[in-house]
Amino acid sequence: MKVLFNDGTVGECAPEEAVHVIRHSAAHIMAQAIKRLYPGAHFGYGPATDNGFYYDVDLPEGAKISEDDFPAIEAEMKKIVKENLKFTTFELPRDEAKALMAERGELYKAEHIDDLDPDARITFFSQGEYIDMCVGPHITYTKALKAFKLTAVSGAYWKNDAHNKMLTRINGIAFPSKEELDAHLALLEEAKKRDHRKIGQEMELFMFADEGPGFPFWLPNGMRVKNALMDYWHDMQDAYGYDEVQTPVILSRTLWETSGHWDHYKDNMYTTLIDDEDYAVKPMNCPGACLIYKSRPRSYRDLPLKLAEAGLDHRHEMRGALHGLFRVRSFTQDDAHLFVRPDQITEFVTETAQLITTYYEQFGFPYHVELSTRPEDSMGSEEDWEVAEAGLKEALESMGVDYILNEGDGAFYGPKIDFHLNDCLGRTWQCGTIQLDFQLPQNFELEYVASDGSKRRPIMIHRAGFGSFERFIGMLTEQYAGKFPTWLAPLQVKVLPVSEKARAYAREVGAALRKAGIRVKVDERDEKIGYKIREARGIDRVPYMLILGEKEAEAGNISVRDRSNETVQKDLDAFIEEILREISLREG
RNA sequence: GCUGGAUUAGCUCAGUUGGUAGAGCAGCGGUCUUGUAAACCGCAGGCCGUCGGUUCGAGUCCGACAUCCAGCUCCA
Repeated sequence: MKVLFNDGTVGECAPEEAVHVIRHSAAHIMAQAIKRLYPGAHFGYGPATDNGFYYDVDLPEGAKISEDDFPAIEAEMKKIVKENLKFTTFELPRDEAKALMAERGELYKAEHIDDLDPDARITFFSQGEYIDMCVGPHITYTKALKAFKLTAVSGAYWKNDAHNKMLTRINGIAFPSKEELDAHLALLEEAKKRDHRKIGQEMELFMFADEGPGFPFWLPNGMRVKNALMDYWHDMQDAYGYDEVQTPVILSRTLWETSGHWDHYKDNMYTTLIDDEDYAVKPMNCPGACLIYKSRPRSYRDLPLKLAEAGLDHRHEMRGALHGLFRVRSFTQDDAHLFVRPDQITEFVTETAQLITTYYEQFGFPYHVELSTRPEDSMGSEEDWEVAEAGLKEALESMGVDYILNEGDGAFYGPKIDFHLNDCLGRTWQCGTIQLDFQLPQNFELEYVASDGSKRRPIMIHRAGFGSFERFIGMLTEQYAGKFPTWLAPLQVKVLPVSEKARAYAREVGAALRKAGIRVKVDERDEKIGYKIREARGIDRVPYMLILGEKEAEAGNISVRDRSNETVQKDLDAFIEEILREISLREG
């Protein structure tokens, strides 16, 4: 495809780049259409995104755009495409560029010029009457925009800063062809079926009530999944040599003052009075772990001390941020705190990162990693930070893990590695985290006796792999579309008698499975076998159905139908042995 | 918290210009005794999210609040 670069030349670009150019140009054409329909509108940023584009618009006083207005905007965009306007480009010196934008009322664009590199060329693209400050490249004629659709309207702060004015963000999708657009829409529809909130309701995994927004209720089926995951977690903590602890959910104000949370995190903490003293429900488990560390003298020989805790935390998240199981106000972190000597940082960050990536491999999650380094306003010595950052980097590099470097984005108390997973619609959620902490050991005056008898300060490594059981089970639900591997499935086998005549035999088989420790249910209803299968497949999403009729009862065997919908005759004992092996190996 | 939208039966949704609510599935009761993705008949089920306002009259119009959805901000 031919594209127009900002030096005025026209050239070919690679197909994968072309899609991006089309999407970015769609943003310009949408802005032009909006400007025609709402002459007082002005614009913020309008980039291409993964599947489309958006533009942030400052609408004239009193005007608003809702989804009802999309048809009119799309129609105007189509008109612009039909007009087949030519894209042109020009460059202006900084002052003139600013003057041009100011003159056109584009104050956000003018402001943006101040943020640009002083040596940067300021270039513009225009099609018809519309002019936009932009580095391009763009399509050469508006007719190259063949398939697009506006999808959503929302608010977004100028420069993503909550102190700034909120603009109206209009999102669209765009593809090189109508077929690709339709395919994408179909894919989206499919993806929505995996949504853990929908599946969670269908499978009765969890629920929410108006009486407790953001506080999940685990229903019997969800509890089964949670317990199975918890068993896996316990096994992994044992395998990695952690000691498991549990710290209290409510602790006194003095503790949170020592940790610094009372001053810095108070808006997110639930507080209560006990005997007229202030207490807080823990939003994190670290201060409790510090008290355990401090409960007796520690030697350098004791380190690392690795304390794991399935810690029940409560945080007053803003209600607009709540999102199914992904963002709740009450959750159980798969937390751990490692108290280490400075010379142990690399070794145990590596071990921790290995543990976390083992989880993701177990479930087949793609993930990406971010490393955040020292921010401007931080505590701890230059030397500590260097050692800590080097330790994190070394750990990632020794494992061959690719990562995004977020310079200056670490916590004030230490650098961190975050692991992010994608949900069914491609939104990313932080699950795993490894954070080094200089602050809490200092605040709590943690010490160990070194080999020379001197008192030294340990470094604390906070880590979580699932992030929280809630978030992770949400992820697992979407990953498997509810079809959990047998070891995690709330219901592992459903026994379906073909008719009343096979009921006794079905009960017998069900009892044998239950005795073997398998999660089983016998569907004794007077329904046709097709009906029972439909429900077992579509709602229960059960790994194995045993279809038992008079044939099986007479032969003393079973018909097993698995998720591939193949049915085979088996001996019950052989099946029990197979499924128990599958469960114990945690396959799938 | 912010911007926009939604809220009708357990679930998924209809409900015309304002005239006191409907369907399918699920549930319950019957009939059928069932062989691999929905048998048939009947019954019951609603403070139309909550509160207030406009109106002779509100599921419908207006306002506040609550919850949910998309996004922003923030975060596991």
